[in-house]
Amino acid sequence: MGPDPRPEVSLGRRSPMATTRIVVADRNVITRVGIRSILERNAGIAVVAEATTYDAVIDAVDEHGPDIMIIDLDLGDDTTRGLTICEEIADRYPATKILVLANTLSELIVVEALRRGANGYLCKNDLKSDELINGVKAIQDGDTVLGRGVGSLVAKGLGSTRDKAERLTDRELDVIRAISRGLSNKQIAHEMFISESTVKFHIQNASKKLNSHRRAELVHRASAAGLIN
Amino acid sequence: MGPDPRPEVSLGRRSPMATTRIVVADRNVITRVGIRSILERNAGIAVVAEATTYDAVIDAVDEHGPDIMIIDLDLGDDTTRGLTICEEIADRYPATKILVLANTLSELIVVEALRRGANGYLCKNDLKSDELINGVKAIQDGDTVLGRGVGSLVAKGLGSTRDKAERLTDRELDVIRAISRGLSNKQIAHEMFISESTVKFHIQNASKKLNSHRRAELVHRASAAGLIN
DNA sequence: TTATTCCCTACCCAAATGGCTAGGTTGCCA
DNA sequence: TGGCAACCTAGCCATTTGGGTAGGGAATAA
Repeated sequence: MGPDPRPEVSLGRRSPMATTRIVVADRNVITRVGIRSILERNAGIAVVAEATTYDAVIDAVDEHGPDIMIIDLDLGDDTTRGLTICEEIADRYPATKILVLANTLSELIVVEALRRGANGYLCKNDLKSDELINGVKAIQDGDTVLGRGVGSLVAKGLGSTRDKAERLTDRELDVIRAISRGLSNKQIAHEMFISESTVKFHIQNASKKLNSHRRAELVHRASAAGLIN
Repeated sequence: MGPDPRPEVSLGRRSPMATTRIVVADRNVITRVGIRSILERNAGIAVVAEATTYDAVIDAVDEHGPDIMIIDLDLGDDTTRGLTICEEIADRYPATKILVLANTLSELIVVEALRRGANGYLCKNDLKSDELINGVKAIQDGDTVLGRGVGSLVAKGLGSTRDKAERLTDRELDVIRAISRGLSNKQIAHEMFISESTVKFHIQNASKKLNSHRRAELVHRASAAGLIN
């Protein structure tokens, strides 16, 4: 993994050498082709690899050491895996910028992604072509890019003294997923080999974190946040 | 416009007149560009218009009278609107085939879409380029196309004597949405100006339709089916 | 007309939930 | 060593819920 010696080029006017090399990770072909088409209409941007799985992203970045990785965090059934990938890439390849391209706008995911090294967060919905292109350019220039709606969401999240968007623990997620399947606390306790009290304990904690007072609301918020399949 | 004297060329086996004209409706640019790119790699297929809103679809079909309309039912906050559009197009333009390209696989939506005149239902996730192309060709040839997983889902739905996937009524949806916000039956009753009994009545009915036994599960299923925002 | 669908209401009772206090054990990091 | 986070458990009690039964009315389609 040789960190290829990149020449000092001025980014104002792009010389042919200044090609921004991009890896696109999305499980959806249509989206991958779409991103590629939009970006490559632009001289100076090249999509050098596509990935559809969590493992493939790592491989692709290992192989190409791109300038930017564009990733949809939801590459499998475990969204949190996408977050750890951000962390890993940001850690091992500081030169590779990360642009998260999400389907849904979730405060939880946004702040987590940024905290773990993402340089931008755009929402596919309502995204315009030039917003994508400009976003890529801005990130390449070292900016942090937050799409429409995302910025205010983060500001709101950061503004509140108490950080509501704490992350849920594994057990809490397990319990929420069980609830979403319609199980009662007793059933969940049995299934997870813990007492009913513990189930209630996890629910209470998760509820505080997601600011809900009813399990149905809890499920809905977790679902909207993309935390459960 | 002079009728440009096109020489008789043989493009594979397709004559130039056999171009399949397509309207693509999706709120997401990336997806629209992706679909266009994939399809237009193929001689004989042309995307003649794109639409991003429910109204724009109608206009586009009115204007172009395409062979196929490819549509993501979720073009706004009201998914059911997408279904009525299928109905309207199928009714007014019987020659225009409808291919639904959905994000999520929902039994409810699938059967409704087919019932209202859709000729195909593909799921963006896991869809391969050639599946899209072949699907378009098959539909053009008059076939009905159901993507992987979709077919068995429909078969299952049709196989069961009692049609579980009944559609929810407006009130039922209202109640479910309220539940997802964490309201109690009493609060919902107050908000909707009905009695608590009625709230429970709607919940019971919706639960039977969606085959749930707990309101949390109800919310999750409705959410997964794309019935609530 | 009759049937159907949607909407509304009431009553019952067992079970589940929410909200709380008050502990315990690990294991990890400073 | 102490603090902290995640995990586990117990008990209490008011409220909510699920799941029935048993009716109404209105509008619409057959």
